[in-house]
Amino acid sequence: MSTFQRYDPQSIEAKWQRRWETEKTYACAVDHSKPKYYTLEMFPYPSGKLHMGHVRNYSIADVVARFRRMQGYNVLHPIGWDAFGLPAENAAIKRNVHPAEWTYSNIANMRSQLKSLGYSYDWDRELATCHPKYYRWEQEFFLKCLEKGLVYRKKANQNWCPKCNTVLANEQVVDGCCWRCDSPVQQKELTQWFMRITAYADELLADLKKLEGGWPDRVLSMQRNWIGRSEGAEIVFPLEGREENISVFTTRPDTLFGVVFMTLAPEHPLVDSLIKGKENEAEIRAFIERIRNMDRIERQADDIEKEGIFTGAYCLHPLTGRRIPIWLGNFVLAEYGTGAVMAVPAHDQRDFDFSRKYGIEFIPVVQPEGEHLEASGMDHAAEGPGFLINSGEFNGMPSDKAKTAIVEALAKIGRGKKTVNFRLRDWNISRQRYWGAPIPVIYCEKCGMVPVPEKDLPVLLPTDVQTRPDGRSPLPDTPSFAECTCPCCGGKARRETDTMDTFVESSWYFARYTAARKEDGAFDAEALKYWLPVDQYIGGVEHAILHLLYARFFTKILRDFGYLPEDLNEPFSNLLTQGMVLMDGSKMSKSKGNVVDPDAMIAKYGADTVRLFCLFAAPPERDFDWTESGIEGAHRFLSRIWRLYGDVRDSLLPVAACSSTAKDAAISPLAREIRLKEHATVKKAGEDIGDRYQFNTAIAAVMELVNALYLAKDELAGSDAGRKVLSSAMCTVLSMMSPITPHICEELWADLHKDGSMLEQQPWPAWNEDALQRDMLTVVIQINGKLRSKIKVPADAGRDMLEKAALEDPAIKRHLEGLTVRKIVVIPGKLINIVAA
RNA sequence: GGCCGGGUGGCGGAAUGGCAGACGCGCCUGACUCAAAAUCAGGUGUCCCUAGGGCGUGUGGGUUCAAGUCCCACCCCGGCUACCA
Repeated sequence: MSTFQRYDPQSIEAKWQRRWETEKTYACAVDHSKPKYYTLEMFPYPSGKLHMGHVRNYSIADVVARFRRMQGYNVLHPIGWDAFGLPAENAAIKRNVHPAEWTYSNIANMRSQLKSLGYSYDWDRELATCHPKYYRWEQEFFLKCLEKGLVYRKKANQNWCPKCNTVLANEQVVDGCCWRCDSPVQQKELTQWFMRITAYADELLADLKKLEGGWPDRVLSMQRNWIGRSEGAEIVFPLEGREENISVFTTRPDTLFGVVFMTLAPEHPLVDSLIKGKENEAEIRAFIERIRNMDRIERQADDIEKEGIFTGAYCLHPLTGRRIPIWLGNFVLAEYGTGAVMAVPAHDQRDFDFSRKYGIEFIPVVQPEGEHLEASGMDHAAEGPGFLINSGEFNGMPSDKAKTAIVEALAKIGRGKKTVNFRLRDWNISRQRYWGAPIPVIYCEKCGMVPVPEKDLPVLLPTDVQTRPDGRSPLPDTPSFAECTCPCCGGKARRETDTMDTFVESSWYFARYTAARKEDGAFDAEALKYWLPVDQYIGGVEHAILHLLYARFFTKILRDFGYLPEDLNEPFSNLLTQGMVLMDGSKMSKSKGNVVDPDAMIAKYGADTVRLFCLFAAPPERDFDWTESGIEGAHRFLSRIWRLYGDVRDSLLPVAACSSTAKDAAISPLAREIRLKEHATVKKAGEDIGDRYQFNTAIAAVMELVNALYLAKDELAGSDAGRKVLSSAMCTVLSMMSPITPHICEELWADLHKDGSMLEQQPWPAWNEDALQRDMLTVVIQINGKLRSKIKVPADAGRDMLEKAALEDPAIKRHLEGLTVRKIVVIPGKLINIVAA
């Protein structure tokens, strides 16, 4: 009976964490003699404490980091804090502390939580985006963008959240409501700073192709939808009796001859002059007023009734000169395309419905093959392809060809051209809040808007200000900040008091990690070239559009400015979007009271158990339910490894993993079986962790090996040859588990290998082909694809021998009675299928 | 409406065209124990129930010697986007 101590995670975990910290075990540096691997998790918002979602995210990333190190890669695995932003500011206001104080104390707390989970970060690269040494570079990028015209100021209707007292980017409006607080978003006319992300729309879309295979299809599709490219034409309709024109965007230029009216958004800039002096002007203005007053959600609802009103004005068909009445419609959006739509009721369901309602005559112009369309007989629009009719010289042309031909004809007379339209809008980065990076510009009474000279960076966010209970920014009323002198003329001037959207900080942090302490520049060229791109990025799918689109955009602009390597087009080669940790089928939240606190779980079971359960419960992409019995199961498995080790400790030799190979002296059948399982498990676990990111099946495979060792341990411990096999298998178990549960593995390894060698310096075990060979194999016999029997045959049995053995099998004979064998399919080493009738 | 993902035991989930349900949870049986817990060993899709067999991966077809897996049509669930012109 062994006297080995019992498994006490708390003491061994603290011991190893201390050692990793004092020895800086996971610090890394550029090393051209090794291949690099950059693994990164989406950095946390310092909200107070970690939740299980963080733990799952970072546990996945840590397995990747530790596994790649064992494979011989030079691994960069950094961590930092997405530290600016509204939630921290609001939380601080509520507690009546300064946002900086709140943020830094949260960071301190969460940092120690991360350390208690044993994650293998290079802590020397830790960064916080609210630190001036970080946002200084962001201000420099902003100035560069200003110089290149990639950032501009515009007065326009903006998404305004009345509760948060700030504007929101389009990406931050969800179903018409604020993504943070769910208040309905209002439209407010403001002058704001925008980043010209639309200038990169084409590249952002095209480069998604490069990410196929590395990124989940779901995320690629979400980005494609968001960018929303549609090909078509811009067509110009001259106004009757006036100099101006109305432009429309259409994807169906082939239906041009079927245009019977024009529909404008009520907000269209020409509307005012079109209706002026018309007999029912008052009625039209009332209509416009009514539509304008509907809020965004109401107006974009599915079931809203299509409504319109005739303006009394006409435009002219660009090819035929026919008079086309101009209507206003509540369904036309001012922000999309040109805010004007050419209406073709015969081939667009929306226009069809509209024309029915208002009794507008129409004509079909695209006839589907084999049909004969008449306007009078149509009960819905014919939106499919066909051949042109009622279209002058284009009659008979197939519709796809006609698209090009008609646009060409229009182009010749300057009334149309092929164009591409995007749904993507420029990114509003101004925030009317305090806790963010200041926008480095100054407004001078004489010189106008003046960029802050680079030598004056950073523009420091003042920390000696008092936040306000309503959340409004104190910056405009802080003279020491807002009042300044003009860098050009030295006269009186005011600073910009808007701050930048926090998504700007998170758009480039991955690059800063490569030389996080550099003070004379944002990046270090050599480090960038060596480390980027990120090989594996891991985070929640909720960032599929916002953060991941912005970070891709920033990579492209910083590349074009020369900050990032010119061949770096995409920041993240591979993306893993981990699922949520649920409780009783729904998301953990304080209001529902179904939150599991990581600290409590670590205290109860240890960090290794928490990590193990997060990885074993489900494949990483899928959501899973946190269950007490599940985490107990994970803990039971670690205890089982510990007990197995204790049981055989006195028989173990301090060997390397996979040290027992087929070349060893003759060993018992059981020992051979164990050795085979050991090597097969290394092969499977390596593929599951390294190629497929299926940690759950890798763990399951190790469990099988441990189960087999339990059954075999006593017999193996009884002979020298058996002890070698047992020792090798035990060490292999520790090696394979060490990326997942590093503390317990390191502890047992150290107990066995008294030479001071550390498991994390050991390579990932190498399986051996010879050890996988068997003498006898079990082959499945099917009749007509149904399993009927199994036979044991020599591994090198040939086709003829297998066929013969199969036909002689008693069970097979019985099933074949009265049947004629037609064909026998033999897959050597696996299966025999007898086709009989 | 468009695009994307997914439907497998009581539950979480395995299965790279080749034994469906690995591994874990739960449950059942046995060992140990005065007893319980812990642990160890074994069992656990379903129906007929004896060997053994029938049926089983949302539905209906197809390809194949062989389909959870590939193809076609459909149903249901989830996500993104949407009067997008």
